[in-house]
Amino acid sequence: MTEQELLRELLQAGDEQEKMSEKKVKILEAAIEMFSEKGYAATSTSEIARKAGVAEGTIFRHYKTKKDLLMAIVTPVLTRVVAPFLARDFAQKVFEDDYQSYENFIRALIRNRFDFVKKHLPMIKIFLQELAFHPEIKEQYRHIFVEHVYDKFRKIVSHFQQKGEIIELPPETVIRMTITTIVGYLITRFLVLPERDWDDDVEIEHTIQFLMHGLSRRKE
Amino acid sequence: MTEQELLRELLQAGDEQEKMSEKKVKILEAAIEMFSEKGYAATSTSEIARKAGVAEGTIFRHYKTKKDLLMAIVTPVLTRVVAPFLARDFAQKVFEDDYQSYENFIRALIRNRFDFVKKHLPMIKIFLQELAFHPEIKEQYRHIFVEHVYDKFRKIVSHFQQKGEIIELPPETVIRMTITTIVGYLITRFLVLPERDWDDDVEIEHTIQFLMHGLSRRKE
Amino acid sequence: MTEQELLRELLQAGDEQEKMSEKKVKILEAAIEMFSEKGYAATSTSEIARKAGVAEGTIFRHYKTKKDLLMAIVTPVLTRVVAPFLARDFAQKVFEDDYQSYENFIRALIRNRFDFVKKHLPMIKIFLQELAFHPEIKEQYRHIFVEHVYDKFRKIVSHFQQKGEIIELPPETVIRMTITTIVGYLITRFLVLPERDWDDDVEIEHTIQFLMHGLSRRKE
Amino acid sequence: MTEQELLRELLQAGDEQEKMSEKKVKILEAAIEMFSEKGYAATSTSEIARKAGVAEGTIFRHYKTKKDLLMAIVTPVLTRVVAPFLARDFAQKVFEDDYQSYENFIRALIRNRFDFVKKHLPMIKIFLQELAFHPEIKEQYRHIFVEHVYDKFRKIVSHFQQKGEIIELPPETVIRMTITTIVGYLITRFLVLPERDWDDDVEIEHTIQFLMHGLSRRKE
DNA sequence: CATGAATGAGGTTTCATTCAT
DNA sequence: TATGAATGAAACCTCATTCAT
Repeated sequence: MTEQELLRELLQAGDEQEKMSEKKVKILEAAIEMFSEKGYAATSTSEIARKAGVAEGTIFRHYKTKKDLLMAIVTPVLTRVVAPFLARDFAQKVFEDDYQSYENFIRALIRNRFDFVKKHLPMIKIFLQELAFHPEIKEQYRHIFVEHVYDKFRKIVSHFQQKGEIIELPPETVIRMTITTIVGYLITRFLVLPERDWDDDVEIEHTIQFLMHGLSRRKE
Repeated sequence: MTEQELLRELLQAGDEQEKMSEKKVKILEAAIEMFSEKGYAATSTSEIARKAGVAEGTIFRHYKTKKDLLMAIVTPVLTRVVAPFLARDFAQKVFEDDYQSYENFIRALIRNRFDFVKKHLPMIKIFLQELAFHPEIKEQYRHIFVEHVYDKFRKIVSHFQQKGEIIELPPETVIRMTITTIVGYLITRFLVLPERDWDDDVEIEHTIQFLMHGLSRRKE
Repeated sequence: MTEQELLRELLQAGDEQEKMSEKKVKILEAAIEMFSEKGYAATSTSEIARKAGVAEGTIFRHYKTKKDLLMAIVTPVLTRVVAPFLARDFAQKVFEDDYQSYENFIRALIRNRFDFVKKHLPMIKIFLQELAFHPEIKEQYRHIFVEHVYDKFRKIVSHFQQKGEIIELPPETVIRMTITTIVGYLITRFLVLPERDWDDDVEIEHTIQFLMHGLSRRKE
Repeated sequence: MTEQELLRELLQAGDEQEKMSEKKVKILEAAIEMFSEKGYAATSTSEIARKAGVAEGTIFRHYKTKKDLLMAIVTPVLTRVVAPFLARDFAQKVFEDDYQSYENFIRALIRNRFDFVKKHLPMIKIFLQELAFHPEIKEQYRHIFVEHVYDKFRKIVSHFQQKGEIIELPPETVIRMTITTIVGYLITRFLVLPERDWDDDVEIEHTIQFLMHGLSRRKE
């Protein structure tokens, strides 16, 4: 499947964990859990140590500062959030008609991001929270977004605008609506009302229909 | 204007400030600024005192604990975020055809919420951040939403579904898409890319068109 | 007495303590005692707090950092060590024949410094120890010495060289021998062998004789 | 030369290094550099390990504790500082007229100690600093001084007093003045103003002249 | 012998809160 | 009501030392 290929083409980050010592992994897991539950600033290193089952000093052998520990969590998320766009031949595939329509492209994208959020929810929560308070994270993210995502996304939108499939609004507006709709769904699904009984296939399909109708070229 | 009437019918919160002593207001202002910049947990009471120009102890004369100070900021937001729906005769007006269409209703809503966010951005940032970490806030909000917003909103949606204006999806899905689209716009506008040069009238209109096309009843 | 006038013309530093709160004085006293006994780096702030009878946090209300506490001790010493030379009319007096000879000048100096060291030994120990490790202290001291002491001292030496009382060596060599002899005596007296039974009047007189013979113009 | 013979007759300490493993030497060198720069208490063993290029644990294979490492540096200095006096036949030589005068004896002594300080300055700095804080070091030193130096020195002084070369002050006063003058010169030369452009031969000769005049028998 | 991960006691500093003034 | 000195618990972090490899 194309979506799976996208994921495979992700970045490093995966193998890191394999090289990590057991304690380091425990620390990371504990930190992710605590940070996502109580927030970075409200979580103490002693709490993390306790939950990880290590001495407090051990944390600082692996991460020079508490902030470093945060960054070790957040930096991979930084890229993985926009991972599909980082694949080298990503845009190319779109243009080569791998997904004959914007709808199919969106479908692939939403399914892929759904799986990602489902799998990495705590890390993503931390990322979203701390984005607001750490200018370096924001800056790194902005850099990745502008450099690797926005351009490709704009070309894809233009492509389907030229094919007459979607409306001739400014690409950034189309991008905003697309992202907003997808992210809005995922946040509602996983953060706002996670306990509700969701029929994800149906809901995703409705979301795609909503988005596509919203963006389809108006017929006179 | 209807929208203004809505606002007037808001809750307390407004007059509170008039009864407040000058120092109390200063403290509140300082706390809002600091909490929204650095986050609740990362802001110290001594910082707030310094910024407010009062002694450290004075904060605790007015607010028993730091948490109380947070709640004093967040609680009004809680209701004001969904304020339009709290007006007693709100739904009634909709049904009495004050806004002949879902589109007009949405237009009034988005304009109203736009002004609100613009005016109270820092408080809203605090609210969104801390919602994640304080179950009481979440619970209060859920309560207000379920009690006062969801029901009315569902009735409004049903109303326009019966009038044939909007698509026959489950009302909660329609609500989600509506809210998601509006909130997505406001967040992009005020939090993600506030520094961009926005033509708000145009952008709002595009957003409404997107939403209405996305939700319009499909014609065979 | 001239020596007493010198002392009176000292700098500020004296009245500071009067304005200090009781706790601040206690902290300073405790810190001086501990630093001089165990050294700055080997003394913990918790030890100081215990000895001062205050909470550890109280130290940091009065001194932002442990280093600040050190500087609060060392900075006054910095000037007081060379205090006699800081009197505005000090050199003038020497030239106006207040002390008819280099010998009398030295006698006044050594007596004055003797009293000073006796009174402030712990602070002086701290000063001497930490001078070696804190470039800022060294730099401040060098500044004071070059600016206020060396020049005056050189003029005094030249004065008595011209009067034929002391030998025509380079002034800096004469200064070195004078200081070395005085400081060597004081260090032996108060640091190396403080417990010995000293007849200070006799020892001072011997030291002066030694110095004066060592520096007297050689007769052919 | 007699002075060289003295040195040869020193104690152990010299050959130690030959038996030492390469790593042990590196550790010692690193420790000497760091201790003399930042002080014993302010230097961490991990810093030493880094500078020595060994693992943290390796230090503790060679020295049971950090204190042991300090003692390994300081103990040799302890004896070497007063080394000339430790030669078995040292005093004997003086009396047998190897140095026809106190002046020549002092000249040999000051030259010898000059070379020693020049060569081992960092170790000597450490010794001087830590002397103040470690009673065992002070006690050991006092023991060596009283046992091996003071007695010999006193006899030498008496010898030249009887020969009429130097003044009839209490020997301990003469010793103090001699040591003070020599040490005062060396400290000024190597610690206080090391960066100045010294003409050591001239300065040493002036120092000797100063000392000899200061101590010479007064002529009526 | 050498390593370096792990420890836990203890270091400096911050913080929310109290209370005498 | 307002102050700000005082508190002591707890924050982050460092350190000397140990021990399995």
